[in-house]
Amino acid sequence: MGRQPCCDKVGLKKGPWTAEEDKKLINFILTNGQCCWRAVPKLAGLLRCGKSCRLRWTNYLRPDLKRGLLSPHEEQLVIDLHAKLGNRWSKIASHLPGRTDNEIKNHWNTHIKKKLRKLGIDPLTHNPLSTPTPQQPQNDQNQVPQQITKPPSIMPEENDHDHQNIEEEVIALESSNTISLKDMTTPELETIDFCTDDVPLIDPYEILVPNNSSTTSAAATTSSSSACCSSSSSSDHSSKNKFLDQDHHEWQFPDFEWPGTTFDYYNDDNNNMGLWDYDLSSSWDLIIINADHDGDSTKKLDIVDPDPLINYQCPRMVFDQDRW
DNA sequence: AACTTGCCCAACCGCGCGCCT
DNA sequence: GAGGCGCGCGGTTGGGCAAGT
Repeated sequence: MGRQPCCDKVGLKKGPWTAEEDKKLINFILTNGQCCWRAVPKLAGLLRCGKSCRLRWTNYLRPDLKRGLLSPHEEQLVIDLHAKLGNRWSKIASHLPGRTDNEIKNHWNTHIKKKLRKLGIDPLTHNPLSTPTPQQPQNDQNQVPQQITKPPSIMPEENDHDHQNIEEEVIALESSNTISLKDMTTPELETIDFCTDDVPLIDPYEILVPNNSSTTSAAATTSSSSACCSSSSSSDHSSKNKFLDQDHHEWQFPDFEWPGTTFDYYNDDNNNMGLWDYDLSSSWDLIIINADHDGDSTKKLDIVDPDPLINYQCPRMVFDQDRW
């Protein structure tokens, strides 16, 4: 249809985002839940295209993002899902809470591909590497690979039983709807071995909200009753929304409650977060429990000066980079 | 110390899809 | 049905950094 590239406009900035731009974008999202990406740069005072803003938010600024390398189990999950779905990174990402399609795609290209090749497995087809025959041409890049009986494993200790667990995990992921924060700490889920060495498990009462510790449990209660981001693994429960500051103090970021009934990471058809249908400021104030000075944990904090909000609500951004 | 190479990942680009008029 | 528009997705790029020479 011959569309003009959205960033063709003269004067639009490209390249790495600055702290100032991040701040503007976050401020805008905090105070304007209802908007469209195209309007964001204009309204937020950014010299970026809407696409760039969306990308920045979804891939980097979103508060529910997990950082760091994928755990071996996450990698295995990616491999299993790739065997089923092919290069549908967004679909794969929807099965890994806190991970973005970009992140998974990058990880696949830089790590997993090599690992599989080392193991003699074709990362495209998930079949053993062999020279292509005329009858058996190499799969097209976009072609969904044939489902093979047993997707390759990169887990050195994995046996059939382990693999079955992964399969069950995927099925569970796909069928699960919501798991409350309370559910996340059930012993059953704790037994799932899912990079627990990376992040220790926490109980709801341990959820940290910066500042006022007396209201922390109230925050946890609030979030556990309303938190709805489903998760299939113990590490997800424990590491998601948890951040370390420069002094290695842990900061916990409670889950969002997304619009509609409940937000479901694992529903393939519902994996966009419906961000713009939702007033973020109304959910973020769950975090700002420390605004409560008279025991009312549900009291809301007026959003007057967004800077302190950012400092509280986006600890990852605050501490993830020196510039914050 | 200077240079080269390779790796990683944030960001960009172009296309396809769905919705609307 | 055609065309315009916005958004999301997947592929690619390029800059920064670390390791190697």
